[in-house]
Amino acid sequence: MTAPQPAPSADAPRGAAFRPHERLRRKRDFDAAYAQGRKRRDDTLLLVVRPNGLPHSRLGVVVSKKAHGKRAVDRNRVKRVVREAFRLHKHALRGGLDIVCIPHAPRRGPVTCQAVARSLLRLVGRPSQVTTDH
RNA sequence: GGAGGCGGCUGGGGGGUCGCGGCCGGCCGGCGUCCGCGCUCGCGCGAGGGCGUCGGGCGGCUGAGGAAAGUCCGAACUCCAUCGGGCAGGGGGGUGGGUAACGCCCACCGUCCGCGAGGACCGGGAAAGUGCCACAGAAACGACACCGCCGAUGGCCCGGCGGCGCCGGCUUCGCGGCUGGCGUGCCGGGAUCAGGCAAGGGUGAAAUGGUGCGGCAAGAGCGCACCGCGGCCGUGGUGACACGGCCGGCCGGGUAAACCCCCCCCGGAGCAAGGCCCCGUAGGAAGGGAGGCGCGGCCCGCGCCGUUUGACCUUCGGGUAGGUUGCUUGAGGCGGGCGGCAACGUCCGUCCCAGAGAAAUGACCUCCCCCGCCCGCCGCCACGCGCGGAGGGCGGGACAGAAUUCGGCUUACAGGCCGCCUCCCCGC
RNA sequence: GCGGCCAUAGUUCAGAGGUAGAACGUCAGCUUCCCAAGCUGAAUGUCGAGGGUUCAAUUCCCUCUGGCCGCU
Repeated sequence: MTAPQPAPSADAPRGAAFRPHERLRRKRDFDAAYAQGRKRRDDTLLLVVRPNGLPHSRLGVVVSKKAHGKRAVDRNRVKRVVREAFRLHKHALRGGLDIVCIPHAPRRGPVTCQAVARSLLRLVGRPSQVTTDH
C-alpha cells in the first residue's frame, strides 16, 4: 500500500473511539478557532485549525442549512459521516489541534466517508505516518 | 373477470466488524473529607476502610416517527402579588352527543355532486339598519317610465247597410215607390285620443316564481293542475328537521369568508417558561425627579415602592452565552369484560417504553425479500419477440430524525397486507 | 425550540372586490462633431403556488412554498 489511503475496511480496527472530550462543545471553542486558527481547504472540506495545547485533537463540524439542504436528516447525515471519518483515521492525523470542519456543498452525489477521510489525511495528516499506514 | 368506494394496519428482515447517547452494577486510578490502626515525644510518614467527585475500562439493559415535519388550533405546566369588573378587540357558528379542552371526533339533518357504494360543504340572520352590485341592458333596487301589445269601454275619422226620425227633389190625385242631406242605430276598418296591459324586448351572474291548459280586446295567479315559496295546524323526533292537511295567489333579488345583528368562547407570556447554585473594580457614577411600578389596547377596582433613608427615568460604567433542575409515569401503552349505532366511557389484569444539549440510533460488508431493465436457456403457442419456469448481471426500495409533554388538524410518502361495500360483464 | 413579519415590472415600492400603477432602470427617436444631461415615445407582469367564498379575487378566507427578524 502506498500513501494515505483511507482504511477501506469492511471490518474496522478496534480502539478507534470518539469520545466527548474529543469534540468542540462550546461557542468559545469555535470562536477561538475562528479568531486564531489557520484555514486549509481542498475541494471537499474547509478546515479551521488551531493548536489547543492538549495531547489529543478536538473536532467540531459545521453544516449549514444553505449548503447541505433544508432537511435535518441530510445535515445530520453529513455530520455523522465527517465524525466517522475522523474517528477511523484520527491515529493518522496530527494531534493537539482544534479542528473546525466545514464540508463544502456537495456536487455530484452525497458526501462520502472515504472522500472526507482522504481530505483529512491530505490537510492535517501526520507526516511520519505517510509511509507506514499499514 | 373488470372498474371503483370506504375503513384499518404496516413502513423491509437476518448476520458480522468498528463506533455513539442514557440508566444500572462491579473494577482500576486521581483528588477532597472522615474514621480508626502502626511508627513517632511531637511535626509528620505509611498501609487500610467509608462517603463524595472526576477520569478510564468491563458487563447488562435500552435507544426515533406515523407523520418525530409545518407550528394551524386546544390543553397541561410555570411565571406575571390576586384575576375582579366594564369597554374595545379576537375567535367559533345546522342539531344532538363525545372530550380535560378544541377550530377536533362521532351520529343525524339540510343543500349540491355521483347510476351506485359514497363524496363535498366556515351550513345562524338579508320584512333591524347601512354599504356595494362594474360592463351590458328599457330597467340593477325598486317598477316607474321606454320599445311594444290591445284599444273591449267612451270619443274621433273612413266605408257600408238599411231600421227609425226630420227636411228636400222626382213621380203619383193620393197611399206608395225611387233618391239626396242631416241626426241616430248596426256592421266593418283605421290605431288618432282617453284608456287598458305587464306576456315579449339582443343584455346580464341575477329581471316581481316555473310548465301546461283555460280565459281575455290584449293580457295578467285572473282561474285551474302539478312543482317551487310563505303562513297556520296536526303527527313523529331530545333536536336540526321530515311527513300530511288547510290557507295565501306569492308586494320582489344577490352579497354577511362587506360593516353589522344574535348566541357562545377567550387575561398575558411562553421550558430560551421558571427554580437553585457559581462568578461578579457591586449593591457603582452623573443628570433629571414627585410621583412611579405592577398586567401586556383603554378605564375602574386592587396591591407595592417613594416624596427626610430619593421610588422611577436617561446616559455612562460593570456582569452574563457556566453548572444543575424543570426532564419524562402520562387525560400512558397492551389484552380482555361490560355499556353505547358510533366517537367514547367504565372495570379488571399487565407493562415501564429515548431523554440529547455544537445536540446520541451511525459507517462498512454480506445473505434474504420486493420491483424494474438487460442477457442467454427450457416449456406452451390461438407463432403476437406473447405467457410461464429456473438462472446470471446491473439498478432501485419512499417521506423523513425526538428537543417540556399531551390531544387534534394540515402537509409529505415507495411498496405491501386485511376487512366491508357498489356498478358492469360472463358462466352455472 | 418558541414567537413575529413579508412576497406586485429588471430594482425600490403604491394600490383597491370590477381590465394593475409610480419612480429609477431598459429600448427607440430628436438634440450634439461625440458623450452626458434634456425632450418625445415605447416595451413589461401565470400580482409566490394551490383550493374556497363571490357574478367577478392581485384584494376576502384556508393550506402550502420561499425569504427576513427577534429571544438571556
